[in-house]
Amino acid sequence: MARRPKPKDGYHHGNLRETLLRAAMELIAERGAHGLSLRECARRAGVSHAAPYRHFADKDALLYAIAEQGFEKLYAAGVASMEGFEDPLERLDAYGVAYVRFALENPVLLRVMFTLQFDLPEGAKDLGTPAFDLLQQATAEVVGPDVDSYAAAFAAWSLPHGLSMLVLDGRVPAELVEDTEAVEKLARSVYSIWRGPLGS
Amino acid sequence: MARRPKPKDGYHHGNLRETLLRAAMELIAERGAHGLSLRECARRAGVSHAAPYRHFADKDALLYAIAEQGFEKLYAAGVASMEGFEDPLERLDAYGVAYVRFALENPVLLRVMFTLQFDLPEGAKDLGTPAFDLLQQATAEVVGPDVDSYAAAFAAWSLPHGLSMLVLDGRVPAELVEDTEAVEKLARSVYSIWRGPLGS
DNA sequence: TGTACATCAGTGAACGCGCGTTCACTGATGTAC
DNA sequence: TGTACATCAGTGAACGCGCGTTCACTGATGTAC
Repeated sequence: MARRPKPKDGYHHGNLRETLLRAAMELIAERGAHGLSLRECARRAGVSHAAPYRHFADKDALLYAIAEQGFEKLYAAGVASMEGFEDPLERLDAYGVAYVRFALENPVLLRVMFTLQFDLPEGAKDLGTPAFDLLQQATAEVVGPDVDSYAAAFAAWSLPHGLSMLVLDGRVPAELVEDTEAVEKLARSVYSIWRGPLGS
Repeated sequence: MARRPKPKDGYHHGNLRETLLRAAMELIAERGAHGLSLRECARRAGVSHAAPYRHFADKDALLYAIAEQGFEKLYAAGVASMEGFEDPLERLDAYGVAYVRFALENPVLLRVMFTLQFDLPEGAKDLGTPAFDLLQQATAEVVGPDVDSYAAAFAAWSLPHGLSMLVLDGRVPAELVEDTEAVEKLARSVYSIWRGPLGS
């Protein structure tokens, strides 16, 4: 079978941009956020160290591109998580559980999206807006029109975000987080504790 | 008035260790966690770049010392915050509000304590234990003996930790966080939303 | 189909830089007698 | 009080390193005729 190069494979390398993004995420996963270097990305992509500059203006531009992917994926995960639920409370909790699962499955994305500070390319808008709007809307349907949904959204955001960060930073015992199932269970239990004994 | 050097001022520099720690925190505050370098710390302390090695085995040892200070301060803030409250719920919320205030006032400490990953010196124990125990105890008094206080403590931790991280990462609008008073108000509102409309 | 040209992804050398860490040293401070 | 010695905080040169970025280039691919 002759290999017919796909159109996307285009020029010399074929999809170097995507390869570099993946290499960058790998690198961050291995060495932490500090460990990222364009030269090492290029090395892993099997390309000279100057090649990345054909695809990214500089290091920060690469980070921005990762964050962009991350927020898109998070938004999609949020939308998907709520599908099929009618009850506002169930929808909100489903979003929260999906958020924590997303964090476990995409630790590098979360790091780049939130923790890492880098210069935005000019004219860049806030990447997190769609996901936040989705959360705010879901929150509004729970708290009703008498509560400021903006403030309530930050409250609703804090819980899954905090749990996610604790998981990412290794503050939650490994056995509670060993796989997707375990972390979902943990997240559900956190929600039910806040809906019960802690929410009084 | 003759300056009588305090005993602590000891040798040549006088308290170089503390000076280096403060310089390191300054540096991280200015340049982010990446920006820390022992050489720059030494420069700021007005000392040769090899001098820090008289006080810290390596860079990670300096970070560990910062984290140590951070967890001690957080524990102290937690204890202080609950003083004078009898009601378990009030005590727990006071801890949470103090946690968020601590984050606003000591962003660098929180970063080093949680986000930054570095090699621990040999024989190091988990620095966060006392603060977690305090939280777990406060949580247990709220949820009672029928709920696993360990799981409940993670739930109780997630909320203030998440809000803190969102604040630190610039995800909360600046006007909600412009000073200690504002962030305390925000934290209280987050708690009351979870105790009310969100906690259903 | 064939040729001339334009485009532009990837190359490799070079720049200047700051870093962590080691080492033999110096000189101020502390201590034993 | 004075002297000899030990300690050890801070020095300055040196090591080897990887980094981000620039630049003139090359050569494969795409396109106009």
